[in-house]
Amino acid sequence: MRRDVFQAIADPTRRAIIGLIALQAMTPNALAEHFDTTRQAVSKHLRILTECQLVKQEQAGREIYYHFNPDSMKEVADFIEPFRRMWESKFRQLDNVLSNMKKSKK
Amino acid sequence: MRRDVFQAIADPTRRAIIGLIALQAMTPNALAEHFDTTRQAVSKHLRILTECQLVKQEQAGREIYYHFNPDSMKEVADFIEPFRRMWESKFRQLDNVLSNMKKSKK
DNA sequence: CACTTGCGAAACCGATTAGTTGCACATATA
DNA sequence: TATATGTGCAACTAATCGGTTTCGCAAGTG
Repeated sequence: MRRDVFQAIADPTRRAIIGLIALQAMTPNALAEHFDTTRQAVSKHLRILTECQLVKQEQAGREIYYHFNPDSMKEVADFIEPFRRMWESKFRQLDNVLSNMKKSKK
Repeated sequence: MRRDVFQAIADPTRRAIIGLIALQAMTPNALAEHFDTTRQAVSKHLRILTECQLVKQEQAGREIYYHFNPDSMKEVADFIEPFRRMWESKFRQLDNVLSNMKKSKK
């Protein structure tokens, strides 16, 4: 199933999972200890993260290590990029000047 | 009401609205023409975007112009930033080397 | 072999979501 | 003033979400 990355990172628990896994690959059980939920709930989050390829599995016996895969995060970065310069202060100030000019023209 | 930015940008229609508004401030009616939904549906999206301050209103008579406010987008940028270098190829290659070293050690 | 451990899948549940229709209200306009 | 226009809000609905409990199964372990 194809899943939207933006929807995947909308959930705070999933963002926390990403934060943990990015540091070190972990099993579902190890992950679940960091949250106040069942292992099955974490497993469902991991499935969603896997579906949009933010995470990949590495089987090791009966354990499954989940690795973070940053590639899919590019999509989010690409979305934000056009807005980046807008919040950098020097440009913001220019924006304000233009905005005020437009208002006084009305 | 306080609203999560990540949840706000999870919806593709809202991302499209942001894309349009970022180019030029628009009224709900003008926005609705770009989508296959009712004006009221767009209005609800605008309310959610306003609640997390991704958008601000400018009253002009009976019309309301919605402006894009990039500041809240910083939160998303901050979340992504730690992962940025991970997908830049030179670092990826180093990661792969380390990953293979770890595997052969097992 | 019996037993434990690690995991995903299925079924269920309350809450939330994105959409609709219908309405009320303020602002322009004839 | 009567009418048209631009808007937000409320009520409703089908679908989805995030969680739980229960189960089945494969992989280790005594």
